[in-house]
Amino acid sequence: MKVDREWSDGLPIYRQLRDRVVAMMLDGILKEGDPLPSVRNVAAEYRVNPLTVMKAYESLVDEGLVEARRGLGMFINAGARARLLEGEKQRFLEEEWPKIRETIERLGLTPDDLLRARRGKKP
Amino acid sequence: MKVDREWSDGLPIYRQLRDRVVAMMLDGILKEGDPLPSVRNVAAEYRVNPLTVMKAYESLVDEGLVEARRGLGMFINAGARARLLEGEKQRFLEEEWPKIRETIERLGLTPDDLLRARRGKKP
Amino acid sequence: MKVDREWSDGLPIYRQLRDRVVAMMLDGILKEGDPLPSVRNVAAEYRVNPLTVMKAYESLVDEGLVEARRGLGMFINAGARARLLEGEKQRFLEEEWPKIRETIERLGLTPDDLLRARRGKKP
Amino acid sequence: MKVDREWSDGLPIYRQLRDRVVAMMLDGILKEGDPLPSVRNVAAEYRVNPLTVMKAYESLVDEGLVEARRGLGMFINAGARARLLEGEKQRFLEEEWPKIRETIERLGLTPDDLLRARRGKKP
DNA sequence: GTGGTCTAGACCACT
DNA sequence: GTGGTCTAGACCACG
Repeated sequence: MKVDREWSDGLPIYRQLRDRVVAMMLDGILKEGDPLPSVRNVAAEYRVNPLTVMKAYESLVDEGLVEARRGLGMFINAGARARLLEGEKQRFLEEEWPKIRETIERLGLTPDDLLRARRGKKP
Repeated sequence: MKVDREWSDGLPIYRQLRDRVVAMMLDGILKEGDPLPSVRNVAAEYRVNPLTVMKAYESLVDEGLVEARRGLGMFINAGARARLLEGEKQRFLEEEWPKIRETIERLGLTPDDLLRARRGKKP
Repeated sequence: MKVDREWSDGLPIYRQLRDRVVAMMLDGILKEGDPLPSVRNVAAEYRVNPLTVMKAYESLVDEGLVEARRGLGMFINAGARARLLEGEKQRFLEEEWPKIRETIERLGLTPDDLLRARRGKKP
Repeated sequence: MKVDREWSDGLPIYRQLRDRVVAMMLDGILKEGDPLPSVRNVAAEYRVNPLTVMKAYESLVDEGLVEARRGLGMFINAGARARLLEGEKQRFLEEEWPKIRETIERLGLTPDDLLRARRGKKP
């Protein structure tokens, strides 16, 4: 499996790494109790400084989604997915979605525009 | 008229200033040929360094939306709104919307959730 | 006769006005003893602030190319063209031409490129 | 190696800095993938404010010639030289050269004058 | 009055 | 160490 090593600018790399792990948790690719891929591996895979990966993992620990077991690695906590889902849902609906709606209106985009964009770039 | 002097963190101030001007252009508050409020005024109004305002205005010049006339001020170019609208539409549909759709799906949000969020935070 | 009212950016308008007068003197359109067009007329013609025109004319006086006769206007001095020609020649050969040569070499432009560019944009 | 720290007046310093980097790219001194000298170093070397250097580097980023990698430095993009060469060639032939030709004719300079000026100021 | 450039110095985030 | 953002204050050229 190929890995997407592209970084979008503006957002720090460690944040993007964190977001990818979260996405994998939400998508069920990483399940509760599973170990996170090792810092070394991720660093090598993504051609990134190990410290950057550590920073990403640490923020997951701070969020209580992940737990470090010394000598073994980092593991996804029980209940992580549910808590994550609830928190992100709320944040999205309250903070992001209103702004997105505003943008859509400002640009005069119709539901049709949005649906068409859904399937590939060239209709 | 009250002014919103709040800055959201993460995005640099000069970027937020630029975005506000763009929004005012899209909303028709600033029309083509109109002068932009002077650098000094904006700086005073928003309690911000003039250089920061300059940076915001410069990016508008770079985008070709605005023109500086020496000793007179900065003016909105003809055709600015149309070009802006087209560019932003495309960028939104190609770059932002796909990510947003992905997030919505990942969080398992229903159209109903999104519609309900539309009307105020506290239902 | 139509007038070219386009200003290239970067160079101040009063400087461009001065340069146009100089060009007309070199081209023999304005001859020694001739009066310069009045500040008012030029200002109206070019849609420019009269002060800006004055500034251009003043610099010509400073260069000794033009003389102001009170109540009559400004007149081109005797010997203006010759002096102008000699000074500009020297300045061009010593200051501008070396840089231009360097640019040409750096870009790898051949004499042929330069000759072809001479006749219209699309060969 | 000595550094030329002289600034020609008229053109802003950040513009001159940008031009020097471009010249080094065209001359092959700076190759694609190479890092640009750090903002701080250049600032110290040329006795200039770091912000001024930043402004120069930013314009290179805007032109797509250079890329900033956070925490690492700024690097010359692949294909930068070719794109640069093509763009500058065209700009020179279309915008600058016609004016230069006009000046040469106006001053009545012969090819001989131009060739002689080529070899040092004092013949 | 306007924009434009520059300085000195600070603080931040990223690697 | 790197780039990136911001401030306070100065000076200039232009209209």
